[in-house]
This record gives sequence, C-alpha cells and structure tokens, in this order.
Amino acid sequence: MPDDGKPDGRLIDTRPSVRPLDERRLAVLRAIVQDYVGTEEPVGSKALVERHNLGVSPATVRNDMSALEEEGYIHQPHTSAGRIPTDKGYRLFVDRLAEVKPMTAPERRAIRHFLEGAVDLDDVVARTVRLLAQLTRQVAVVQYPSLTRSTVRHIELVALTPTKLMLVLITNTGRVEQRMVDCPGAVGEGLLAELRARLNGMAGGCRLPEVPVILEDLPAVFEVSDRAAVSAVLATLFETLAEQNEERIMLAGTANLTRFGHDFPLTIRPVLEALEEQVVLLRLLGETADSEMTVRIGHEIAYEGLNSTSVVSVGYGSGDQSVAKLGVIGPTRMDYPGTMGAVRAVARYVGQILAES
Amino acid sequence: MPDDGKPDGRLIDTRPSVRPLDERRLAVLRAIVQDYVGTEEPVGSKALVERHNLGVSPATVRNDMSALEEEGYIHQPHTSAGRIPTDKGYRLFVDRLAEVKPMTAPERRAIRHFLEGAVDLDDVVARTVRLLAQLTRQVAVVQYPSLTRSTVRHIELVALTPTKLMLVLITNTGRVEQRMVDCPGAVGEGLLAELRARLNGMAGGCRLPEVPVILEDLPAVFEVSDRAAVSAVLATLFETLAEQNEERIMLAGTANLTRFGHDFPLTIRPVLEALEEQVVLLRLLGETADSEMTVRIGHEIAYEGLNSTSVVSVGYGSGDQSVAKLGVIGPTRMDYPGTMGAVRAVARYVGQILAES
DNA sequence: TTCTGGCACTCTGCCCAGTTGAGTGCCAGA
DNA sequence: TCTGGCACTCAACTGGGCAGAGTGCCAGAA
Repeated sequence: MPDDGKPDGRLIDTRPSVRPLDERRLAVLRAIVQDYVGTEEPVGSKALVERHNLGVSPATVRNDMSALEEEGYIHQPHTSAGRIPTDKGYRLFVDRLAEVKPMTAPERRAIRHFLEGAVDLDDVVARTVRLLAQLTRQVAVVQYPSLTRSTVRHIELVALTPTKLMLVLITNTGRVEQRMVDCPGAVGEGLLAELRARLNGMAGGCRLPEVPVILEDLPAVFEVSDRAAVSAVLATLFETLAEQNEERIMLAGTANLTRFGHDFPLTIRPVLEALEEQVVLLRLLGETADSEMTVRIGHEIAYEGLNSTSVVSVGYGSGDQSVAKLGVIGPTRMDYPGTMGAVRAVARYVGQILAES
Repeated sequence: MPDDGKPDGRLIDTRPSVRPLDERRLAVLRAIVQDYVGTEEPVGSKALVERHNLGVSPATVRNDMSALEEEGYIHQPHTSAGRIPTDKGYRLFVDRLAEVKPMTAPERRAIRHFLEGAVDLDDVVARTVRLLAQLTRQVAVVQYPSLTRSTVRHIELVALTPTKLMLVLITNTGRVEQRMVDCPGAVGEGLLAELRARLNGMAGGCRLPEVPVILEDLPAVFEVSDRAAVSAVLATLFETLAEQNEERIMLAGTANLTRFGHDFPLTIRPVLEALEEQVVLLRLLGETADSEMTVRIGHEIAYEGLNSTSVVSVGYGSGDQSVAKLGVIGPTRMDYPGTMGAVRAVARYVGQILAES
C-alpha cells in the first residue's frame, strides 16, 4: 500500500481525529475562529478567502470546511449559512493554533504603573480586578491571597473586657482576620502577654495549616488554672484558620456581559446568577492548574449556567509559588490569544507587587 | 361665582396640579399603576373597568385618562395604545395612593430567623443583602455600618518590627480597620504601652469624627524624643478615620435585572455600570433621609445611568439612630408598596440584630 | 490526486401590502 | 356629568415575493 510512505500513518497516530487535518485545514479553522470572533457572524467560504490569503479557491475551502464539520470542529446553524466554531473547535484553536499574544511595552508599563498605586491589599485586589476587566473587556475575577498558602506574620490578643478578648491574625500577604474570644474566666495582663509571646514565638512564620499541629500542646505549658482560657483562644484561632471557605473573591466588569450576544436574557441570566455564587466562582478558580494558565471552554465547565462561556484563569503569587488565582469569564466566542496575554501579564505584575510589599 | 361653595377652591390650594384630580381620577391612576406593574403593558380603558370595578363606563375612564395625561401623570407611547404612568405618576402614586404593604407574620419570622443565623458583621450584611434581593426580586444594596456614626471600642498597636507598627481600630459596630505605621525611629515597648493606654483612655467610646479633636494635643504629653513617633501614629489614625469614602457596600440580586424589560441591552448596561461604581451607590444611599424611607423615581435620580430605575432606601441602626443605609434598585415600574414593606421590615430586623450583638 | 470554476439549490432576511384589533377622541343624547 | 356609538389611528401580525449569501456537487484542469 502506498500508505507506507507517510511518517504519521494511522497506526501510530495517538490523536485519531487530528490526522486528516493537514496544515491547510488547520489554517482554515484558525481563520474561521478569528473571523467569527471578530464579526460574531457565521463565516462563509468566500468571505474567508477574501480576508485571509489562503491561496486557494472558495470551493477548496468548502471541502475543508465540510471535513472540519465532519470532525466536529465547526458547525452550521442551518443549511446555506456560514460556519461557527464548536467548543471542540475552540479547544483545538487554543491548544494548537493560537499563540498567547503578549502585551505591548506601553501596555505593560501602564499595568505596572496602575497596580503600583495601590495602598493596601484590598486596593491591590480591587485595582487588579478592574484592570483585568478593562483590558479584556470581559468579566474579571480575582481571589484574595489564600490563607492556606500564606504564613503567620503576627498574632495579637487584645483584652476588651476581662473575659472578652479579641484575636487578630495577620498574614504575610497583608490579610487580617479578627475574632472575638469569650474566656471562661478573667484573663490577667500577665497571662495575656505570655500567651501572646508564645503564640508568636511558636507560630510566627509558619504556614497557616501547620499552626494547629505546632500549637497542639500549648495549653500544657500553662498553669492548670489558665488552661481553659488558653484553650478557648486556641479554639478560636484554629477555627479562623479552618474557615478556608471564607476565601474572598472580587469581581468586576459585569457590564461587559451586555456585549455577549443577541439572544440576551437567556444567556446572561444564568451567568449573572453564577457570578453571585461565591462558591461557584471559588470552585471555578479552584480547578485552575497551579502553575500554568488554564482555559476551559463551554461545556468543559462543570457549572451548567456557564456552559456558553469560557474561563481563562491562572495562579498568581508573591514568590515562586502561587497563593491565589485570578481569571476572566467571557463568551466562548472570545479573543483567546489577547485574553490569555492580558491574564498572564496581570497575574505576573500582581505577583511582583505583592512580593515587594 | 358658584365656585365659592367648594371648600378646596383654587386660592387656598397649595398643590396646584392636584385639585382637578378628584377621587375617581386618583382611583383610575392607582388602577393604571397597579395594572401596568403587573402586566408590563400599556393599559387601556376597557381592560381597566373590567379588572377593577370602578362603577363607570370605559368612556368615562377615557375622559379621566385624558385629564391625567394633560396633567402629566400618564402618557401614551403612541396614539391608539394604552397608557403608561410617568415618573410624576408614580410619584403621586407613592405619595398619596399607596400604602406600605406590611410583611405577613410568617414572612417576618422567616426574616428574623434568617438574620439571626449570622456569625459576624460580614455575615449580617451578606445575609441582609441576599434576603432583600430575594424578597423584592430586585437588586439590593446594603451599606456597612458607617465609621462616622460609630464609636471607638478599642485601638491597638502592635510592633511588627522596631520601627514598623500596626494600628488596629475596632468600632462598636464590630468593624475593624488596620493600617501600617512607619515610625521615624525605634519605638520601645514602654512608649508603646503608654501610647496605647492613652489612646484608649482618651478616645475610647468617642464618636469617630470627634477623635482627631480630642487627640490633637496628645504629642505634647510625651517626651520630645518620642513625639515624632506619636505623631506618625496619630497621622495614620486620623487618615483612617478620614477615609470615609472607604465605606463599603454589598450588592446582591443583579440577576434580577434580566427581568427588567424587553429592550434589554440598552437599559441594563448603564445600570450594571452604575452598580460597579461604589461611589455612585454610596451617593445614592447618602441621599437617603435618615429617619424615613426615601423613594426616588426615574429622573429624580441624579445619576444618569439610573434614570429608568427607582430606588427605595432607608437608614437602619443598632439603636434609635441610623448607622447606615440599605435599599433596593429596580425598574420604575415596580411594586412600590411591596418593595417598601420589605425594605422597611428588613431594615428593622437588621437594626435589632445589630443591637443585640 | 488535488484543486478549481460553474451551476443548481436552499435557506434566511427583508420589504411590501393587506388585514386585524385594541384603543382612542369626539359627539349627541340620557 | 356620564354613557353608548362611531369613525379613526396605529402597532402588530401575516403571507408572498425577492435578493443574497452560502452550500454541495460535478466535471474538467493542473
């Protein structure tokens, strides 16, 4: 059989549906995605050869389209209409056809400058999310640096009344959590000072999840009469640490949803609903790979209301390690290279800003 | 002239445009508002007499409508269509024709129960705003108890490094603000303790805006060598107090915007944009009267993007005095009595919850 | 084998005219 | 002052016809 001559014959191809897509077909798919993203209208063979110089005639492109449709990469709303990429088509585009489009130097300067103006953690997050929304013209989501990854900078105890303490936990990312503690008996200033010193001595600099383990035996160090109070404080502290679900998220750019498509109310409603559910957003970001950028397209997203959207997300961190995630939510029909470029750039700069402060 | 017999003749009427509207006309206006709010469609004379038993014929109602239109209370999208209330019409409806619809007993119980489950201030606000959005099926806004009205419960200073302090301000409403302070020189533990004691002694229990006045001369009490550090701390404290624009707001129910009307994208876009501007929302709530419920309708709202909406807002507080505002934003075509009832009820219960905690 | 030009076909979208029906304004009479 | 009747207006719907974009297929060229 003449097949033998081909280096990538069927038998050794591990990507079964890819083989029939030779270079030109991929180029056609890329062109379709690009055009559709631009015009928001099904794209036909003639328009395609006019805008991109593919070097072949519309008829040829039609054949390729036919094949692409066969494979499920594009789809036709009705006979005698142009083609629209499917989720699978976008996936292929993102994986093999698109380059992340880097920000230009002036853009990068602007990002950096804007973020540097922040005065505290809240402001950093607020600025980041606004910036991201503006750059991508989509909905941006930024998660506050998470408790699990960060370390204890300081633990403070304040006596409000003899039996009522306030516990303040400060992390290296600048986050502050405070709780009230009701102690079973009066707590003297001496005990308070000792407890404060020991807490900071033992737990200072530690990762938050490790703190309970480290402090486990602390009550034993104190006088029997004081142990109840110490335990109460510890219990509250551990509770604070454990409440990881208290992770906060900030959102911006919801007005951009209005640029979603023509069939508004139906599409936009579930998205708005999803955006109000912190849980959904957290899960969305939680599924992001730690190191590299994650793109989820349409039905790849577990949450049903977001099935007509795509999510581009990435971790960001103050050092080499990521402490939280951020991302963008937009229509599946979005400018992936541009969006990915913006997301990556913003994540990098927030990381730098956090590391500096 | 025969006019003399009428007790409310022109000369003593201080509401010029109201006189010609006798009882029945007002009833017609009320009926129009009610129907339009329900159906979202222009309401005609025939439908009106069918649904409400006005005791007169459609022709009569038509005359009344004509008069109402003359006065600017209703308006016709085009000849041979029904009538729609104008902003002025809604205004009259709210002022003179509508009763605030009280919540039913089970509803009140549910509200109370739901709010009682809150664990801290954040949670109270979060629950309140969700509840309000759900009850009214509109966009709800709740302002965090404001700094200006609240008092100092405690001020804490924590040395992070010899020259870097952390200042924590705790208010009686449970709100906590923290700032970093860079001191010009090292701050000893003794100085820190004295400063802490004096700050709390002098400012504890005071209203926040009064604090700067009270502490103005504090540096003079300390050794000359320490004054720079004290001043630095005070500067940061005053800054924190002054940042009233840092007032926070929580939002819920934006998905309800999709029920806004048919002409979506145009209406909803500016609203979403407005909702992302904390400043706009704060001003909106800021214009709320302290004690009573405020209703602003359509063009009565200063911000242009919200000209097709109405805002129902009211202050709430932990005691007799209001410490913050909350409210609802919806289409001018909204159920005013019901919305006002819900807003009032929720405000009352949040107040109670805050007072208890 | 692959590409190309040509051709017939299929749809949607748009325009146009005609019809329907809700709703009005006005008027004369109770 | 209210009512019934009547003519009028205008948006919304309907159906037919037309234009245009796009396809699929086929026979012939490279």
